[in-house]
Amino acid sequence: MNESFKALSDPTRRQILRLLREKDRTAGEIAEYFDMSKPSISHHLNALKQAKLVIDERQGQHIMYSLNSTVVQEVMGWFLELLGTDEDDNRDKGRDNP
Amino acid sequence: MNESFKALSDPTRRQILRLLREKDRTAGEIAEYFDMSKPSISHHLNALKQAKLVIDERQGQHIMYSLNSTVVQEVMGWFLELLGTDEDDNRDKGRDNP
DNA sequence: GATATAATTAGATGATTAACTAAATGACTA
DNA sequence: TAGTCATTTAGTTAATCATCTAATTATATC
Repeated sequence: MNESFKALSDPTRRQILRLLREKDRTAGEIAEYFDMSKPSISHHLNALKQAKLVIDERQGQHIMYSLNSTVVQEVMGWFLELLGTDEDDNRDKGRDNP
Repeated sequence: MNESFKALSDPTRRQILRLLREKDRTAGEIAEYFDMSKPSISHHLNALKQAKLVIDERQGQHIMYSLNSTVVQEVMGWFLELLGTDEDDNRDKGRDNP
């Protein structure tokens, strides 16, 4: 979970996620959208992959990246909790402060 | 928005948000929950404040911190967009899977 | 005013990170 | 198998970041 948030903290990586939301793309296609070297994009893709926010699959010469909606949903679950939109509301019943 | 994600990328800061979700707390109260110097906590609180994720208000000698749900919701909006749970769905007519 | 408490700001340091170039790997095609 | 395209890995560098201690600001009380 920490890795997910770390991955999301970079604007380039968030832009990559938005690109992948439209459709699956290869590393090369993704790199075209940025004014940055391909190795740098590869590094960002790896960060997203470590965080399980994207899935990669080799297709012959290319490597296809796609969004992993499951994990995105998990991260969103954290936010929902933060807003009290969850079962979470009965957790501070017996709670007293230190 | 970038600042919000940066702020969320640190586990200490996310923990602080969870503490504030329960109730408003002073900087000192928050610091008690962590094995970390008060200046460090102050630094984290400032990051959250810059990101507008929390609001601070002086109450006499203390400074009270509280969660800014509005901005948390904005960030969540970003996620919803990413999952296509939004009005966003008429933007990519030619998509192939549901 | 003097002093105590709450919290922040300043300045320093070690760790992490994002970016680059150059080199390596993997896979297709002649 | 040589050549080429796609992508990643290695190694480096500069910037950012989390943390600390020490000093400062702000408020309350005596």
